[in-house]
Amino acid sequence: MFTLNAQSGVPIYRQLIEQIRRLVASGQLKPGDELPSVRELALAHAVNPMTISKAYSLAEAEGLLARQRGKPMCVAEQEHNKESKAERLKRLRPLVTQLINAAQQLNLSTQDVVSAVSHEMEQEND
Amino acid sequence: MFTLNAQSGVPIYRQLIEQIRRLVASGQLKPGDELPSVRELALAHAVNPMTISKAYSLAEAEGLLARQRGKPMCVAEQEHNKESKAERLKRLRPLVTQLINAAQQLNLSTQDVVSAVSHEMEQEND
Amino acid sequence: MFTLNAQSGVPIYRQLIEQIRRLVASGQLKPGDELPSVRELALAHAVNPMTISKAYSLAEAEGLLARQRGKPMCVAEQEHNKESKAERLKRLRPLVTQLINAAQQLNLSTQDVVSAVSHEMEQEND
Amino acid sequence: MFTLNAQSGVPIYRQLIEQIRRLVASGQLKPGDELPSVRELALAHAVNPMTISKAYSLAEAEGLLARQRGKPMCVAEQEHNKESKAERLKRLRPLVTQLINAAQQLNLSTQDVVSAVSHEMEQEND
DNA sequence: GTGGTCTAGACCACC
DNA sequence: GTGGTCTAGACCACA
Repeated sequence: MFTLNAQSGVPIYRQLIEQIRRLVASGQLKPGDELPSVRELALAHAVNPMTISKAYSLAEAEGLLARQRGKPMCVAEQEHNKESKAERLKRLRPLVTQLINAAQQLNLSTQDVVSAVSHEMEQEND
Repeated sequence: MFTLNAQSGVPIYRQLIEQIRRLVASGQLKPGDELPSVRELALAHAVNPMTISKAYSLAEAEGLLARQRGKPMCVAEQEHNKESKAERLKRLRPLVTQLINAAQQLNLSTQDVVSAVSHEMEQEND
Repeated sequence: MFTLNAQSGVPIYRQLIEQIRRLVASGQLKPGDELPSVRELALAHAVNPMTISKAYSLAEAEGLLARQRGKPMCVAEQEHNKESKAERLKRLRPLVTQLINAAQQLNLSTQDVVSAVSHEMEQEND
Repeated sequence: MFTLNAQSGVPIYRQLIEQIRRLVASGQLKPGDELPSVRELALAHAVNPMTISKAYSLAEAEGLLARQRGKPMCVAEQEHNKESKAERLKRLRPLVTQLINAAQQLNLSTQDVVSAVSHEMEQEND
């Protein structure tokens, strides 16, 4: 469900929040859906539970998640949880920009990048 | 020449090293080429000179750059500086993967991503 | 554990790295052994923590030390950490050469130097 | 005559001054003796002439050397230029201490060090 | 002018 | 508690 990378330099809890935002924005996490427990997620990704807990707490402060006593956290019931395609594309842009910057520094053409992306996506969809 | 983003979570000096690696790999920086001075780069990106200096030093430790006393650092004269297209595509992969993960979490299709990428690249090339 | 000399002209962080190399080479620091914390060492030697940190980071880049999140750095589990006596004598050579150069410039005889060295070592071993 | 090492971390001009001090202390440079010209020395050691010049100037300020218009610098005529053996041994001590510290960190015995030193000195004397 | 080293002190991420 | 990153600013070595 989540992809955490300890080497990337980006704090783990931020990676987690960002991914929760995306799943909520796309409707893959709907209001009321339960998230994995802190312990479960920590174990699965070999990460300290406090790190997961911090991400959940910040996501709660942001109005993304809601705490339910004695039960796992769930997606908050709120306005415009699910976003339009345009909004979701906007969320993707920073990553696109980053990719393109790298491609230019690597002297790769649009064609190279597009084929790398589409090829990789096909694989993932298997 | 370089794109530094203080918000990205990735340390600035690491962003810089990574971009130097790419420019060397693509031959856009050739052995002997001089890099911008520490102060110049620091000023241009509103960053502390030590941060730039740290990146340069680590790039030197890595064999990427060479120090010339009293002169700006330059690209090291060394083995396979310039890399094949395959190698450069390999360097791009982590970013592609990251993009695709995000796209899937945002429930965007291959077509959405590819068109976002190619559209953005066209703009950059203007 | 370490002998740092701010007056020697050799940067402190380099002195530290060199001494770590020696202790690892001789097996006095074994893989897994923890090093003093940055703050502790900085305090003990009246040096800025960043200076120690820089040494540790470079030693890590060199594969000598390993980082453990939230815990002190430790000696890396790696290839030929411990070195043969011949290798260790090779590490000593630059210092021997330096000493001998000085001795010759001071017009001191082999006997003078040898007795100075052995006398000093006896004292240290007390 | 001089041994300069650009890698050692110790500033070149300091290395030079220290070596002049030693040669004067041992009487290998006597009052009135001329030193190599700045240009000559700079060329021989592939060093910037200003660096040599700085060393000479500081040695002059220290009363070690004297400038003679239009001629190379020479050793100053002064009190106790030449030093007793005890004094010269004292100048050697820091290097001895440094060597011994390294030897202990390398887990080498007095015997190892002494034999390395005497062996090396024999070679030099050939 | 260049880069290098160090300091003092702030804030962050993770255990 | 650990190390990591960054800043602002000083001083040094070298061309």
